[in-house]
Amino acid sequence: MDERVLLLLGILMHESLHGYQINEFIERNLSRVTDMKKATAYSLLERLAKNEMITVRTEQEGNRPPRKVYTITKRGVEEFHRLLQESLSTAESYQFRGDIGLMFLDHLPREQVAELLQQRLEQVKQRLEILERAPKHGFGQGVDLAMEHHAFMLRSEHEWLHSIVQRFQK
Amino acid sequence: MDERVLLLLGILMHESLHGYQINEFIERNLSRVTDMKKATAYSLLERLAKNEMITVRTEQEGNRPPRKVYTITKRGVEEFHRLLQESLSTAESYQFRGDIGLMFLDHLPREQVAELLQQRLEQVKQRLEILERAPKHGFGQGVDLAMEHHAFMLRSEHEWLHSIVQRFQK
DNA sequence: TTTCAATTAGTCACGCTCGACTAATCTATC
DNA sequence: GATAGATTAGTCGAGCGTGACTAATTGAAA
Repeated sequence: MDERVLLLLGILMHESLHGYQINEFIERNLSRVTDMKKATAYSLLERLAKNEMITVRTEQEGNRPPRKVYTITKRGVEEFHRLLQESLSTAESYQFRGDIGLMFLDHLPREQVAELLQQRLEQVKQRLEILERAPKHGFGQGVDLAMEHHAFMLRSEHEWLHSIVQRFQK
Repeated sequence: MDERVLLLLGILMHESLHGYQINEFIERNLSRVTDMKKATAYSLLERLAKNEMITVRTEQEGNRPPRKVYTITKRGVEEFHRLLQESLSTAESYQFRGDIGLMFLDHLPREQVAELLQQRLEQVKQRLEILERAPKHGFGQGVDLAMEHHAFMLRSEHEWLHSIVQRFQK
């Protein structure tokens, strides 16, 4: 949850936004990096406001329904820096998708394992292709680096799956 | 949450156990693979019982407080197989620890980024050393494979962090 | 000009998760 | 035989996360 707060504060470091914009940005650009949903973002924003990490100003444009514009405060900036340093420096609790399934593969015949993992391999390959074709965001060095990391890890996953599928095929 | 259910059913595929044993097993042996807490396991077991995936028998030994022994049912075995196949075959929503932090590293001076990532690198290295020294569990091929995967991915993370630290140091 | 879909901007109830707590027994030490 | 600490076996309240829902406006077609 700390990472989610870091994300929200990080977005607001750049500029003040209303809730809808924040969520749109996340959905459109950051689906690789987080799966936080709209309702979650709104409730975190509410909590951040209560803790005075951000301020809320209600704004109305024309006849549209009123929107809440969020702006990061001094305390918020401090918290952002704290969370950022924590995030960069700690390697707590690495867990990898699918390890639980792997643990139990003895319950399935070898060929089926090979087939299922092959399916997974295919999906990873597709994601990689999309990633490598995608243009740089241009949001800054950090965002590019995060994408690089993502791609690097996906490539590792691909390599591993490939070797395991081989092993189980014959 | 599906993976947590898979884990519980998978454990019960091997033998009937009471809640405490299940939790002890998870804490002692599976901390690398899941961070599910005791209370969560108990509540999932309750739900599984309600859905007739498992049966509960209350047992009393001597004067000790009564315990609930959980046994997987036919429906539970079917569900286990369904979840297992799903887990092995899908690559939905890969996300990697720390990517959110990386996105915002432009807010910090280069040397500090290098220093923070160096700390993370050190922790990854330690985990790897522990992992590589650890004896095989002997719970079967699947468990070993899951550990192999975990180590493989950690090694990739190590490699990546190393290259990035280099890049940011000079 | 009605009408249908898309966009904008959220809210709410419900289920999941877990830290903190309870309460009994056993084991060891004094 | 008293007390302290570890082990056994859970339960509970509160907070987090989200799918489903609401409700207004705008745009475009018919």
